[in-house]
Amino acid sequence: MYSKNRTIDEIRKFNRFYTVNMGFLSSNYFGSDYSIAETRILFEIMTQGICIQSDIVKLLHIDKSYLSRMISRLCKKGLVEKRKSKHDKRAVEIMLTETGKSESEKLIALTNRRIESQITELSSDKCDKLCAALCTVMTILDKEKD
Amino acid sequence: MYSKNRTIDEIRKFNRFYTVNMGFLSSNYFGSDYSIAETRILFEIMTQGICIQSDIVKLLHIDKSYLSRMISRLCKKGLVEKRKSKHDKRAVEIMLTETGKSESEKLIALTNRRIESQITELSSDKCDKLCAALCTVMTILDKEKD
DNA sequence: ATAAAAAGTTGACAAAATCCACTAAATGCA
DNA sequence: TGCATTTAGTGGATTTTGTCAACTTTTTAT
Repeated sequence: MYSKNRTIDEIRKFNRFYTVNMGFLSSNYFGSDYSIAETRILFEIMTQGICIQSDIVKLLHIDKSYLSRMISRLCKKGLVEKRKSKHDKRAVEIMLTETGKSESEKLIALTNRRIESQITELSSDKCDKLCAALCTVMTILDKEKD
Repeated sequence: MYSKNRTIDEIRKFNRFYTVNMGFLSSNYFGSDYSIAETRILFEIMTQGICIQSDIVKLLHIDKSYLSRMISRLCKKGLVEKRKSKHDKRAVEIMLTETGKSESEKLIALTNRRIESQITELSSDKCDKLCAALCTVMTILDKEKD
């Protein structure tokens, strides 16, 4: 089918463009003290509020042992707190500490500045078009919609 | 400025969506024997034909020593061939071997199937909209345009 | 002519990620 | 109710990935 193949090519082209453009290939998340994965984990915990590790595993599709270690590390750094779940004694509830919250905020601010520097010269018209396009992509590709 | 901040938020949201959706976070490029980086390198050499390492470094923004080792590895696997450049005696020309070409083709076919499985249920109308949106994003964000 | 820059290689590491086996608790089901 | 299966998490061992700096050789620029 023609449009399918064209779409696949377009997605591959986009992936190539986007991984380089956003710097996902060289993965030191630009100067910040946190890796992409750490950043994502912090962000997810922040938006979830209180959650358990397997929530994050499902959300981010990462290895559970990897996450376990990551969480321990974030605990040691004082950004995350663990406690036994009452409902499920296997599970460990995790949440951000106050330090964790403020660090996450800083981290977000940092990425914001980085992104801002990539779009400084865009007119507000182009910004609107970009937002609309990104939104379209997400809506069309989102699996968990219905 | 309002539209800038909204745009930044939208890009961040998109990044979160896209890294998970495309599986860039758990980086074993889905069953294939090659990592994302290797895949990208093979693809670039294929599209460049004959090139030198620093071309790839510039294209993908990766560390030159990392690439150097990567290339050596791909040579050992028989996918890439090196030879001294005539014009520039510092440089090493690199190109795909026949095996390298066919492996790259297979690799592309594999990613294509993976992507296809993500868009099977899309109508051709949605495909068109998706392509247009991706294209818009690239056009607006592309730095090396002018 | 000579200093600076560019291409690539190598060593030494550090960080990231995976695989596997294991414990303990919860769930399914017959 | 009892037993098998699944789920949540941990820790060991290892591999893969990526970084940094030092060094050689060649080219470029002034």
